[in-house]
Amino acid sequence: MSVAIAAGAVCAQLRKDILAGLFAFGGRLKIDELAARYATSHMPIREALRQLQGEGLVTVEPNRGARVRKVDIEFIRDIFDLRVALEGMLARRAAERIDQSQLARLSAIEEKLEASAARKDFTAVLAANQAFHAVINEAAGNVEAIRVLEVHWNLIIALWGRHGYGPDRAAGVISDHRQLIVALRARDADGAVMLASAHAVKAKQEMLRRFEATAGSAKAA
Amino acid sequence: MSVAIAAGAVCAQLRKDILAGLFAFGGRLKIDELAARYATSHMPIREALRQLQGEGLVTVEPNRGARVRKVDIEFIRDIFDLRVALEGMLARRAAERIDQSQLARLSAIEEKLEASAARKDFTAVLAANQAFHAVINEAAGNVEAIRVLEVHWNLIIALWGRHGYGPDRAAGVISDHRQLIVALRARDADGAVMLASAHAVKAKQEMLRRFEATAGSAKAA
DNA sequence: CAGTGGTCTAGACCACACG
DNA sequence: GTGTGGTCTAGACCACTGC
Repeated sequence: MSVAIAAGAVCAQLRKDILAGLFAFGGRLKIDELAARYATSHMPIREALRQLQGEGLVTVEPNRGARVRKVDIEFIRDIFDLRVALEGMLARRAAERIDQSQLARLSAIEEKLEASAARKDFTAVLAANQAFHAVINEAAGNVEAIRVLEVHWNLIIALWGRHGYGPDRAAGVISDHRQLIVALRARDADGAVMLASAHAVKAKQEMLRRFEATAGSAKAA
Repeated sequence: MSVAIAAGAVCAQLRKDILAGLFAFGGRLKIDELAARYATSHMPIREALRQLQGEGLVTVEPNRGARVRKVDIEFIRDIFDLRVALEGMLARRAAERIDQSQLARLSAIEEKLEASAARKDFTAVLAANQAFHAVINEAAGNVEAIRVLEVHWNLIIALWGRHGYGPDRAAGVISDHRQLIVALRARDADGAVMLASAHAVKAKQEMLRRFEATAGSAKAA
């Protein structure tokens, strides 16, 4: 046996399943159903739901049950504004603290990202993109901000997956990244802030455009 | 009877008790103990702890139990940097959207704050300060950012309570607030960002100074 | 190889929605 | 009412710690 800590495992798996689109945004999360799916009893499920509620991925109404967070256009605007603010701040700290090894990793990841883009493997591009930002966050070293941002990053990746992440978007990302690396290497904090913020603003605009285009088909199921 | 939803009540009360200093930062949270204190059984306590974990106030190690989040100088720097970034962003959105009624409430709160400061009632000043920022957040209307900020605000207030919030700090707050109101009224978004950010940076510096001064007496118990 | 304390299961209880 | 489904209690089980 020894699955060890059912609640933690359920939480991780459920988070993954929600982001993978297995449960629709705004959709009901029934305890019995989840208990059957994850082969456990009620309480570990409840714990997982509570934790995800704390993270903001799930909403729970007393005596009414849990739902996956509803995603509408205001929510998207909100989390992207949040991302713009946080990534600017993280870029500043990264510029002040980044070391050679991190710069090297950043360049390596960027090369992989560009190769994947050339291959039109946009799932790989998304993954490399996340890795790129993870290195910057690591260099910034603000654990608390990263904790906050992580939840939203995962959501944003899920949204790109649902609404399409194509060549046009990838091209913009690549030039932004290259310039950001230059700024970080030069320890140009103000430049890094501007570049990172602009990068996030572009992502926001792009996402809003796509979400509006796909509007109506908000159900994922 | 009918306490209705033990888990939710426990969560709220425990949060309050932690922030009130009833449990030391970094201190152990034993389930049996909490169950006795809040007159309930294990599971509602566990749920509350999970939710607070999601919010970042509590850390849980599998099979090792829960602790109140450790507060050290890096953590303080981190959450204040986060606050600087978020309040700047919120101030921009507030400048773009604030209405007359909100501006009026802002001025009213500020008058109360100044009166309390004159009376040297610094608990009231802290409360009014929170109300002031609450109106700005409401005007900004970024629910997600506010959700994130709220947890940290509560922590920050708790820290001011522990490390002293005195006349010198209050004086700076007052002039900052007045200028911020002017910028918001004029819909000067860039100005509001600068003022709000600088305001938060000052708070950060002040808090770091006090925390370092009180260092060593990190235990609250 | 106990003791402490965290984790899970099973099942009863109860709130709310519907016919 | 009846049914669905959320919530809680009691107690067994099990992982780690220290004698």
